[in-house]
Amino acid sequence: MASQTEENYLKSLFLLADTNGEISLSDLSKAMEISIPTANSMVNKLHTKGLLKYKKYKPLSLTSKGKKEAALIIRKHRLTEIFLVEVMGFGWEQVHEIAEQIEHINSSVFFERMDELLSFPTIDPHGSPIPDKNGKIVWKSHENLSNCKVGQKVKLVALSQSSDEFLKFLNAKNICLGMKIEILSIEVFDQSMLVLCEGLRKEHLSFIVSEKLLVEVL
Amino acid sequence: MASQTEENYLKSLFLLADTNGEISLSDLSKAMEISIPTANSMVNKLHTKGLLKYKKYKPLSLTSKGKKEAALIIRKHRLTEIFLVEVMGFGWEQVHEIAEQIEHINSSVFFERMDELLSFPTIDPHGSPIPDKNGKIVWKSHENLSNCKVGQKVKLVALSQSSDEFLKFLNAKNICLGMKIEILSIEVFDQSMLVLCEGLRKEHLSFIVSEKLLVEVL
DNA sequence: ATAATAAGTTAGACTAATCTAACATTAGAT
DNA sequence: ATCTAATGTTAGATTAGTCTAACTTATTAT
Repeated sequence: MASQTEENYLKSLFLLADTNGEISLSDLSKAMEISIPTANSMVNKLHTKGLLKYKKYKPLSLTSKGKKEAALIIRKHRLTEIFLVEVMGFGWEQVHEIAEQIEHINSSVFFERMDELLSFPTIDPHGSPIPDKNGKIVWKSHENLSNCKVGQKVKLVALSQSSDEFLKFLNAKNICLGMKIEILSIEVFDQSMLVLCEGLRKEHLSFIVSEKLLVEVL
Repeated sequence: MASQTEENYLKSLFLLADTNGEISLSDLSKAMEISIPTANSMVNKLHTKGLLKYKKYKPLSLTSKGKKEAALIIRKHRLTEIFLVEVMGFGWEQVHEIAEQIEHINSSVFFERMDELLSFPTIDPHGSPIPDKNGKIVWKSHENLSNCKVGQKVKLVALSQSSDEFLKFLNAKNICLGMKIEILSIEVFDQSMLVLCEGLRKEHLSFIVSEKLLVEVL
């Protein structure tokens, strides 16, 4: 059984690989907020355990065993997040920190019961996919709102970033997943958008915001 | 903030003191399943932190600060147990192991939300009292069923022991907290009892069992 | 092409939590 | 009262996870 620390490294490696494919040691050390030598020694350990492909001075990548372990931790994290929102009534900006701890709970019945109570959800409160019991993830490729054209009607389905500040910003603007949005106009100068939310409210969204909103074109 | 390990020692010390008043090092090491020298070094640490009263070769006792910290961990444990039973649908024999891990989650909102969802419970699924937010416990002194007399009608309110095996035994006999019991007869030879459960079923209870059942005389 | 910079590795030290072996103190039995 | 057995303490080693400092390899810019 991997220690809590090892689990955090695996998760980090998985999420880094997700965007980059290959992972550098310095990226890992930044993501984990630890020194490079510490990351290096953990890399050696994970390699010895057969969880990580590694050659000296070469970029890192998880083995399929490593990927599976990582995905199962992420599964626990995301299941927890949705449980916290749906069952316990937390806001989507409150759940990350708690899930960061509960993901390390060692109890299959606990997470199976959660899964069942939530009717086997496939996405978390931020629109990220929940890996299945075998660690398989179904990746849906979503469109960035920032790539959409004037006149398009879209549905907000996920976020490409879920920092506390961003979630609070969306809360303040009453923007949530599932919401239908129509693009009224796009400012050429800064690519900011004027959008119509759910056919009622008009909102201005800067490029910084629209590029973090993932949508499904209707 | 106390480490998870320290929290486990505090909890153990609290529960040992509960029965004995003063605690010996060897009791602590048995309860924690660690060597005596390891217990000794942790005792020194907790003493340095002002959580434990300690003089060389003398018995141990928690300071009021130590008692409060311990009670708050036990609060998290027992709240979790009742949450697991009431909200998640686990059996009372399944919850200890999970609560043993969740009690270390560091998040006041999480446990406050639990408390609220459960309408501020005061006893856990095994009848043990839940310390309040300040670490105060209201101790109700219950009667042992084994001390009751023939003809008495009592209500089962708590267990003095909650091992897995005992809980499964009670499940098999359909005995649960809140149940009303009438004592029909007591065998002089082995003090086993014949009781009437909820006015319907007759059950034989050995002394081993009846001394672990805590009741309120009606 | 090579020097400078970035990235990665090795060595050595530290802390927390654990152990065993050796030693010290206390308490109980006669 | 004192010796033995039980209990507690100290010393020293180990493992996991962390660090800094010193060194090595790879990459990039001119």
